[in-house]
Amino acid sequence: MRKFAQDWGVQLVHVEVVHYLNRCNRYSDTTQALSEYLGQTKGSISQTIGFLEAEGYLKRIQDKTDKRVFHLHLLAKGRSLAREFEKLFSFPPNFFEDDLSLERVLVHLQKANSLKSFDLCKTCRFNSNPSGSSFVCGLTGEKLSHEDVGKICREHQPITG
Amino acid sequence: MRKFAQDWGVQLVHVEVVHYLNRCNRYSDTTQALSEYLGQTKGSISQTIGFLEAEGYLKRIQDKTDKRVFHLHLLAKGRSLAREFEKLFSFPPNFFEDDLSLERVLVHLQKANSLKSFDLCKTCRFNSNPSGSSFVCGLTGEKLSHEDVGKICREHQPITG
DNA sequence: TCAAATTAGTTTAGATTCGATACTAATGGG
DNA sequence: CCCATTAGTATCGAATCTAAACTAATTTGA
Repeated sequence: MRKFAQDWGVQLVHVEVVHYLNRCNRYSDTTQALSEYLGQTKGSISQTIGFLEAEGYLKRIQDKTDKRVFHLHLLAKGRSLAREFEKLFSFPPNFFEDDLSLERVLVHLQKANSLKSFDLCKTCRFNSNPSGSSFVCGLTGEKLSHEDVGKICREHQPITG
Repeated sequence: MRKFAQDWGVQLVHVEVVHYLNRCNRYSDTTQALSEYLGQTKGSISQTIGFLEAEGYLKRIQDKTDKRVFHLHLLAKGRSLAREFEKLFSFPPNFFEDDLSLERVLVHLQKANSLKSFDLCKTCRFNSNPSGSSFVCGLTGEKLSHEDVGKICREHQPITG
């Protein structure tokens, strides 16, 4: 992955940021969420975002209702990097199932994230499917598309709790 | 992995260095080898090593025959970090076999490493087993123990080539 | 309702990493 | 012995990173 970052003329952390933004939902595409996801301070992430914006990988878009929040939107260059990265470093959906080592990793990450799981929306206990055809988030009350529930959410909590 | 590094109060690169040193052989535990493995300049690695030495993770040991070379020897603190890391992030030996995605990753890494494979000694074309009981490296002419051939070597070249 | 607490994000300073380059020292080849 | 190569360090400038102080917007709660 370091070599991949080097090919693009960026640091490893930049690749991780872009890769994350390409997979997270609209509640999770902010500086604060990235700070929690990567375990780095907000200030550090803020500067990293500044670099990525200056290099044309993404742009900041102010939230319409909460003016403190800026959503980080990938531009073509950013999506291109993410696509290349995922082509090389992604695994098939069921690749990791039924393995004890992965279990250990996940348990540790869960602890390291202070019990934040940063997992897919569709596996979250707040996600309900009342009408049978559309999803709703129990936290925000918003309706969610099929594409929405396939993304990473910072508010994720496992169903079994 | 970033969270793990944070728990130890170090950067990700330090974890990678210690993890590598815990798995490489005596031809590969040097600043130069690390520079090639991580794809960073020698100067950068030199400073990183300086930090790890000051923090008590490792010590430099001058080579007896080639006085330019300094072997990087993990101390108790370094071995402890490596052990914890491997407990969390290692997979069973056969976990990755027979998968096309991994094939793509390896091919890319091979290219990114300028065709240096940094693989296990026992899978190297220079490794021979003339007596049937002990291994010999065709490059250095040295006898190798069973433990030796299970380590990473910077001079590694695949058997089929 | 309104002051206090919380949250999102930026800025700053100091330590560290990083790349590029120049440098010292040791080795090896002709 | 000269010269090229190799291992490693030193230095500079740019960038990352943490910690802390800061602004601004939102939420809390008495």
